[in-house]
Amino acid sequence: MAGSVNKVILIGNLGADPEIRRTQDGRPIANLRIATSETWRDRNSGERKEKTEWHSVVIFNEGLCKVAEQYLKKGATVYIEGQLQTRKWQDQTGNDRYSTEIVLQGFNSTLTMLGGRGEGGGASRGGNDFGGGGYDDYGSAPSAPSRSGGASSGRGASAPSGGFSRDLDDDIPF
Amino acid sequence: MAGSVNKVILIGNLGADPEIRRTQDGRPIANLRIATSETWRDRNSGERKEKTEWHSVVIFNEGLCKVAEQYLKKGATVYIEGQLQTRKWQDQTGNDRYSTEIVLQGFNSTLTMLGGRGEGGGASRGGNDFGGGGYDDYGSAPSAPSRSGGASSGRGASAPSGGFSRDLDDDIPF
Amino acid sequence: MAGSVNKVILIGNLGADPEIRRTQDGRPIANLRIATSETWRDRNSGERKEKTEWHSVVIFNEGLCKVAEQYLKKGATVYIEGQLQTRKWQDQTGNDRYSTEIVLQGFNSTLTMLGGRGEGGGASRGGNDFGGGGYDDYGSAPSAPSRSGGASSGRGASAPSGGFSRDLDDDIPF
Amino acid sequence: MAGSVNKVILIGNLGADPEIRRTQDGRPIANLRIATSETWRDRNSGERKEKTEWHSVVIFNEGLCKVAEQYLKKGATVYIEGQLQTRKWQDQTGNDRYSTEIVLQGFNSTLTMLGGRGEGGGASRGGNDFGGGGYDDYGSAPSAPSRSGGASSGRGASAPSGGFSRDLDDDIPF
DNA sequence: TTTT
DNA sequence: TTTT
Repeated sequence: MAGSVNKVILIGNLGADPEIRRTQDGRPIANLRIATSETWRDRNSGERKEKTEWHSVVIFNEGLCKVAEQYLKKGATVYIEGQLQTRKWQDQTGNDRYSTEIVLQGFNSTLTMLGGRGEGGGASRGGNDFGGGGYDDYGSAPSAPSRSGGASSGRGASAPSGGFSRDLDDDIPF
Repeated sequence: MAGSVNKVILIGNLGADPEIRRTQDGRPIANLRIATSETWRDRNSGERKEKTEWHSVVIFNEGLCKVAEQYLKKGATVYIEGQLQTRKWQDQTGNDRYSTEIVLQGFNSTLTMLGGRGEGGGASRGGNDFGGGGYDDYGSAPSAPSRSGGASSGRGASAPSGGFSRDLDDDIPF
Repeated sequence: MAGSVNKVILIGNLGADPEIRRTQDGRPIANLRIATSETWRDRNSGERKEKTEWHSVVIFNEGLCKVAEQYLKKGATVYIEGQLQTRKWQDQTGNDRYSTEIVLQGFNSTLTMLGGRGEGGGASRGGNDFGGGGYDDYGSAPSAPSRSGGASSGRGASAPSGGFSRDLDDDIPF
Repeated sequence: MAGSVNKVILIGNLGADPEIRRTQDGRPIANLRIATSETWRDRNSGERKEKTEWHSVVIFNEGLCKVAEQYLKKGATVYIEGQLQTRKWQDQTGNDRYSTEIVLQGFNSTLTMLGGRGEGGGASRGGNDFGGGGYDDYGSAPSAPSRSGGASSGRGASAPSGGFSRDLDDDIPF
C-alpha cells in the first residue's frame, strides 16, 4: 500500500494501576485502561452531558513498560501515541472474538505523563511524584510483538525516583 | 475530566465501496472498511513482511456521508480523522459483544480523498473522478454523541439497531 | 490540491498570560506563547540536556478566545490543535519579514486545559480554577481564512494590522 | 516540563525537487518545500476560494534523506510527521532573523510517499514510479542535529527502484 | 474503572 | 517567557 498511516492520540486518565505481565523470554508487556471523556451542553434541555470512552492500551516497548510500571498509577493523566490493532481470539465456546487495542510498540509510539491525580505515593501536586527530570516524551524503540507469556507482576511498592533514560538513542534532542 | 483527547488518524484504502444506510428520520450513516498496512524487512531472514490492519469507520456527519457516497469507492485512498468508540451489542445468544469503531462526527472529524485506485466510475488517475474543487478537508460541526434510538440497520440481526440524532450543523462542508 | 492536511499538535506551557486584542468590529484575537521542551541524556557525557522551543499561537475562534481569556494564565499547561500559517510583514526598513504561527481558527482547532501551574487567581490545584463543566475540547466550526482588513493591533507598527472575518459558528463550544 | 508534545502533520505536495546537502562529516540533510492548500466557498459571493500555505521541511534523519533523494520529486504528495523548530540567524546587515521549520529527526518522525504528480521518471499513475513495496512509513532514528556543512548534492538521475529498508529496527511490524 |  |  502506497503510504499508510495508523495513529491514535489519547489524553486521558488511568482507570486502574497498569498491569504488567512478562513474556516467557522476559520481555515486559503493560496494559493500561484509559478513560477519555467529552462534555457538552444539550441544545434543548440545556443540561450538561458527559460521555466516557474506555480504551485498552498495550505497551510492548520495554522502555515505556518501565515508565508505566514505575510512574503510572490509577488516576494518572497520560498522553499516548500508538496505533490501532484488532486482535482475534476465541472465547470459551470457541467462537471468534475481536478486541481492538491501542498498541505502543516501535517508533512513533509515545507515552508521556501529564500529571493528574494518581494514588498512593503521597503525591502532593497531583501525580508527578517523581524526582529529577529527563522523563519527557519517552520515545520507543521497536520490540518484539510477543503477546504470549505469563508471569504475573504485582506492582512494586517502589517509589518512583526520577531520572532514567530511553532505551535507545539517548543522546539526541529529538 | 480536565482535558481529554481521543483522536485517530488513518491513511489507508477502502476494502469495499462505502455502505450507506439511512435513519428513520432520513439522516445518512456511512460505513467504511479501511486497510492500513505496514511493511518491513525481517532482520534475520531478510524477507519482506507485510501486515494489514482493518478498521471500521462510521460517519455520522451528513456532509462527510455525501462525500463518501459520491466520491469514495473500493480502493480509494483516504485520510480520515475521527475518534475511537466502542459499542456494545448482543449476539444471537444474548452475549455481550463489543466493537470498536472510528467515528466521524462533530468537529475535529475529517475525511479527505487522497486518490488511489478506485474502481468503476471510469476514474482514470485514481479516484479523483469528481468535478470542481472545494472538496478538501470536509470539516464537521459539533454534534451530540447520542446513539440511542430507532431505525433498523442492515448490519445483521445482532448489530445494534441504528437511530441517533445530531444536534447541529450536519451538512456544512465548510 | 486533492487532499491536503496542515495540523499542529502541541502540549506545552504558557510563558506569559494570553494577550487579548480586539478587532474594530469587536471580534477577539488571542495570542499565546507556548513552550515545549525536550530532555535527553547525552550519550557521551551522560549529562542531562534540555532544549526548549517557543511557539506563537493565534486564536481567531471566538469561543476559544474566551477560554484563553478566562482560564489561561502564565504557566498553564495546554493541549492545542491548530494549523501552521506563515505571515508576511514589513519591518521598519521596509524589508519583508515572515512569521510562522499556529493558528486556531475554524473546525479542527482545539484548545484544552491540562492543568499546570498557572499564576494568580488562587488556583488551588494548578490552574483549573474555573467553575462548572462543559469546557473540554472547544471545537470550532469552519471559517474563512481571510486575514486582510482593518482593525489596528497592538503588536508593533510593522505587525500586520488585524481585522478579519469569520464565517460561522464562532462561539459554539460543542 | 511534565510532558511536552511538539508535533506537525502535513499532507501536501513538493513545490520543487528536494535539496540535499551534506554536513562536513558526511551526514545528509534534505530540504523540502511543501504546499498545503485549503479551499472553501465564500458564504456571501458563493465563489470558490483557495489558500496555499508553504512549509519548509528539514530532514536530518539519514534514512529519510535517502528516501527524499531517491523517490521524491517536485509535485509528489507526501505525508510527513515532524516537529516545529524556529532557527535564529543573521541577515546581511547583522539583524536577527527567525525561520520556522518542520524538522524530521529522531523517533516520531515520518515521511511517507502518497503518490501525486511528480516530474520526470516517466511516472505513469502519478509518482509511485517505484517497484515493489516496503517503503511505507519510514520511521526515523535519531541523528545528529548538525546544521552546518556544505557540500552540494545534485539529485542523481537514479531511477528509483523500490525495495529498501529503514535504517533501524527493520524486523518489527511496528 | 478514571477525571471534571 | 513556561515547565521539570
